[in-house]
Amino acid sequence: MMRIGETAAAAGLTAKTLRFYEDRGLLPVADRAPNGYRDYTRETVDRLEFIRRGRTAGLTLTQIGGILAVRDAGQAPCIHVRELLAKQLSDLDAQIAELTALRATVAEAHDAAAAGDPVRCNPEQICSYL
Amino acid sequence: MMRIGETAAAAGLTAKTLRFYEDRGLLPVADRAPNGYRDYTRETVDRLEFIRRGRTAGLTLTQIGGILAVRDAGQAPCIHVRELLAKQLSDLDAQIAELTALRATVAEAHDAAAAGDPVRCNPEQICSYL
DNA sequence: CTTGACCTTCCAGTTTAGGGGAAGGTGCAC
DNA sequence: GTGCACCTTCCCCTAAACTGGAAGGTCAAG
Repeated sequence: MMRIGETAAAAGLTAKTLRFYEDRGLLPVADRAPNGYRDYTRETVDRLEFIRRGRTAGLTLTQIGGILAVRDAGQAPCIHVRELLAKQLSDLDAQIAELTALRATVAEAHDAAAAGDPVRCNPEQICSYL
Repeated sequence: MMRIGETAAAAGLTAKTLRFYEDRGLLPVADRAPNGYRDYTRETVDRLEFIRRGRTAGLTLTQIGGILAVRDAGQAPCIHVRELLAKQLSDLDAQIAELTALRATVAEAHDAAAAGDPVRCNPEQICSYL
């Protein structure tokens, strides 16, 4: 009842993306209209919106696919979702910590460069600020 | 006087990486020994260490290549380095801000899931926590 | 004379989430 | 009958920084 472009637009995606998701197993293989066009329902839009929320939370398509597989197997995936969110939280904390440490390193180098002793700009070496 | 493996080891890299850097223009095309082996000097190790410091600061190979090109043209690249470091700082701040915002979103979803009203684990829907 | 550790080149693949575009079918309006 | 928007499959491309592996050359030791 819904063609691919309409469905994609309803979920804020492109037709290309829907075919890609089908390919990756995030969407079940679509039914076809007599003319060969993929045929979707409202449920697909819900599913796409779920995928989009997952992406917004920084989950990978593989992780989202895992959630959907649990749900497609007939189980409530909430426990699984909770675990994924917990892992995502700790991953984010680790990433933030890493970037913060990197920022401190870079800030130190930058401060040295900004305090710029021109003598240190020595053609004999590459750059003493780095 | 130094073969590729030795040079790579001295800089904490692999021979593959040195060939790759040569290919990308970060290392000048190497001299060759009579048998066709690449031949490096101490200077190469210094250059590789400079590249490594740049990577440690989160600079891309392209940015580092830019610094080296300035220096190879006979100029002191310190001003250029200072600019790159400033840009890197603001990029890092933006990234950290983005990840921090994402963390807040995920934490919210996770808290809702942890406070877990089991009724919300409804087979009719995908998962109300996401 | 062969083993083994080096070295050479070149080609291909890794990861993520799609995008670009060709060649061709469908279906409605003018 | 033709223009137009839409759909189909197919294959290649992107960024980043390498890594793996195949096929073959070099050289010192045993």
